[in-house]
Order: sequence, then C-alpha cells, then structure tokens
Amino acid sequence: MNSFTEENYLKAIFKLSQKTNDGVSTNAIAESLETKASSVTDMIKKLSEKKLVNYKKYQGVSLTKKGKDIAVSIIRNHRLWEVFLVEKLNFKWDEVHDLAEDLEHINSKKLTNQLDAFLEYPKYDPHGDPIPDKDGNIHRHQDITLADLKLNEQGIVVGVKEHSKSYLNYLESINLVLGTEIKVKEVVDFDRSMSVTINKENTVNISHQASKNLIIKRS
Amino acid sequence: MNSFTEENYLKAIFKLSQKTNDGVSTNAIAESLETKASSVTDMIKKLSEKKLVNYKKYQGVSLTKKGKDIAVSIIRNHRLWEVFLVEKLNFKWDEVHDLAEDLEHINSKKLTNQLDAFLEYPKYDPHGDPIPDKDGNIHRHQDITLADLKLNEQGIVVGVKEHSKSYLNYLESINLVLGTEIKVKEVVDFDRSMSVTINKENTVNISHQASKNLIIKRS
DNA sequence: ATATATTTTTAGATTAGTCTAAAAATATTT
DNA sequence: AAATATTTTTAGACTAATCTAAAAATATAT
Ligand SMILES: [Mn+2]
Ligand SMILES: [Mn+2]
Ligand SMILES: [Mn+2]
Ligand SMILES: [Mn+2]
Repeated sequence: MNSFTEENYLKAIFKLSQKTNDGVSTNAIAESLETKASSVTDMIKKLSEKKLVNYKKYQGVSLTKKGKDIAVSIIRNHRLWEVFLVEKLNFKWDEVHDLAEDLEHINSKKLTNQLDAFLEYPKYDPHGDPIPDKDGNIHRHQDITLADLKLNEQGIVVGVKEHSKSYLNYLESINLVLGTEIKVKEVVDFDRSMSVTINKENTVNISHQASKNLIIKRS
Repeated sequence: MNSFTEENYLKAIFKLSQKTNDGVSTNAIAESLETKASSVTDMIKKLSEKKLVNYKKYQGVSLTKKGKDIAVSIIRNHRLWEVFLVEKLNFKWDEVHDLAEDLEHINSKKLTNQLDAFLEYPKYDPHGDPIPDKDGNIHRHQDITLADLKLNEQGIVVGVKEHSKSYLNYLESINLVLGTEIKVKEVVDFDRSMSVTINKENTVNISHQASKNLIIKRS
C-alpha cells in the first residue's frame, strides 16, 4: 500500500505537528529525516496526491485523517515492538529503537493486535512513551520535567524526552530508570544544575541538559 | 548492507540449488520470484560483483560461501518468526508465511539469537521445515512422503512440501497436523489415491496430489 | 519600501529494480 | 549437420526516491 519511505514521512510529519500549531515546514521534515528540502517537496506532492496530507505550496503541510491514522498505527507498532524486545527478548532500553524502526513497518493489524495482547496491553513503551490503543487513542502524560521541579519537590520518573543511546546509558549508570523516585535537594542558579536524591538512597548531580529531558510525575 | 531484493534472490537461488546438482538457471529464478529473466540477469550480475554468487554467462549460477551464509540466515529468521507467530501469537500455520517473508529481512544477529532462545531453540518450524542453527547447520529429514508408503505401512506426519493456504487448510480440516500417526489401508492403482487411518481413529481418502506433499517418518 | 536573507520549489540528473523487444548463445529435432 | 526451438543476455525505457543547482516565493532587516 504505502512504501516504508512514505510511512516514515507520515510519522515524521505527525511528530513535528505535535510541537507546532500550524503547518509543518519543509525544512523541519528534511532535518528530521536527514534528507534534503527538495526531496521533501517531491514526497509531499506524492502524499498529497494520495490524500494523506493537506498541502498548499509554500504553506507547510498537515496530515489528513487518513494520514494521521497511518502515522499513529506505525507509532503503535514501534512502541509495542520496543516493549517486546525489552520484556521478552532481554534487550536494554538503549538497544531497541533502531530495530523498532524496521519492525514498525511490518503491516498487519492482526500481528499488531496479537502482539499487544501477548504483551498484556502495555500502556507505555520502555522510554515511557504512551502506546496508542487499537483505535489510535494516545494518552500522553503531562509535560513536566525534572528541570521544572523546585527545591524539595519530588516525583517519579515516567519517561525521557531524549532517546539517544548515550543519554539512556548515562541514566542507567546513575540508576535513573523509569519508576525511580527523585527529590530535588539543591538547585544551582548559575548553570541550573541540580543535586537530587534517587530512591531516598544516593544523591547525584545532574546538569540542566540532563534534567530537562527527564519526564516526571509529581508525587 | 544488502537490499530486501538481493536477499530474496539469494534465498531463491539457495532453495533452487537444493533441487539440482549443477548451476541454477536464470529462468528457474525468474519463475520462483515471479519476475522476468532479463531482471534476473541484471541482478545476478550485481550479486556476482558483490561476490555473493559464482556466475559465467549462460552457465547458470551458484552461491559463494558468503552468499550461502546470508541465504541460510534469512531462512533461519523466516522459520523462527513462523514459530513465534504460531506458538506465541496464536496464528494458524496457514497464516504465517507472508508475515515471515517480511520479518525475515530484519537484520540483527542479536534479535535472531534472542528470539531463538525465547522460543527455546525449536528444531522445526510450523510446517516441519528444519531451522538452521546459529552456525547455519541444517538437519533436514528424510524425503519420504505419504505417497511412498505401501499398504499397511505407517508413519508420523513430520512436514509438508507444499505451503499453500488451501493445502494447509485442507490438511487441518481432516485433522492431519504435524505429529499425526497415519496408516495406509488401501491404495487405488488407477489414480494412486489412498485410504488412510488417522491416529487410529477415522479413515479418510487422500489424492496422490495431497499424499505426495506430506512428509512422513516411518514408525 | 527596499534590500537582503531564508525557505521552498523547480529543473535536471542519478541509482536500484523492473520491463519489453530484439539479439546472441545454447539445446533439440530432423 | 542444418534447421528450429528455447534460453539467456543486451539495449533501451520506466518508476520511485534521491541529489545539486538555480529560480521563485516569503520573511526579516534596514
Ligand atoms: Mn523508539
Ligand atoms: Mn520508545
Ligand atoms: Mn514460510
Ligand atoms: Mn515454514
């Protein structure tokens, strides 16, 4: 039906349109897919032909209902496969993204739904990202990060906003995995770094770069 | 590294070379991949460039060590995924082949080996085909079919030589699944059809077309 | 409001895989 | 051994996705 490439464009447009209110720009898509603006224009025309995106020259692009449904189902696949790899095949959370990038394109409603059932309908993937349900509904959590917490406030780590191997590895090395309880003990005004207590046990120093990418649920 | 297309050619050449002693013909590959002979020639040249096949114009083609290793690893993937789909996701044996055709191209040694472990190192796929081990060794069973059995001989169904949905569905409808014990009660000379007893319970009539595709282990 | 910078689109080329039609090589008949 | 049939290869064209370079549109600065 749609090529891998088309699906990747739809997914990229979906993710970018979460961040802005108006149309997604050609350049933004190009950057996100590591391709050139001219290639993006070509593909947008094709997706527009297929009624998967709304497009007016120079005006940016948005997904149609049809396009959005496809994007969400691919994201559902991606996150379910990540859960599978971590929960069933003993992969670490920093190893699964690239494989899921391939697996997400295996197109079978039955496969996706059986996998979902086999995994017992997980709500979140290994990085805390919400898994769209069968009907495409996504329950996204609040966008509070550790950097938003004030002195002595505390919360639970529920996700990450940055998915690079190096960040995930670093977090694991200081025991900052999903579910960890965290409390702010000190905030340095100068560089916005923090001292935080992890699980009421050890205390570590965290840069602003690191804290602003940790999604927290106040507790 | 190699495209899906290249991998499919390697797999096709591997399977065809099991059946003959000398080189695989261009036409045979074309038929097996449902493409044209001219396309095959083009691809063979490319695979030859990459040292994955041995090729002399007009002489047919054979796999190099490198090409064979790739082919076998794809077959390993294919069969492991089929086991996964049947054993873990409750698919029927006639529903898994097409999905496995896609999944087999997900290229990750770690994924394959972890999947193998998760499935507890299965020796055969849902159609009785042997699963190559980590090192590419394949233990193929004897090539005796039900059609080879004489009157009053008996055996266990261990595989099928034909993988079409219609054939697999038919077998299931008469309870002829893997592991079934089968005994020849009558052979009709005229059309080589047979009467056979299944699991010492019911007796059914089977055409030669059906019996020659059932792989049997004498018992 | 003009000039300058940035973004987006177009024009034209490239690569992988495919196809049809024709030519070349090999195999089969007579 | 020559004629005929079959198989394989080549030549040339097509599509999807990409790129570079240049043109057109839009945004920003003076
Ligand atoms: Mn991911
Ligand atoms: Mn994820
Ligand atoms: Mn199969
Ligand atoms: Mn099989």
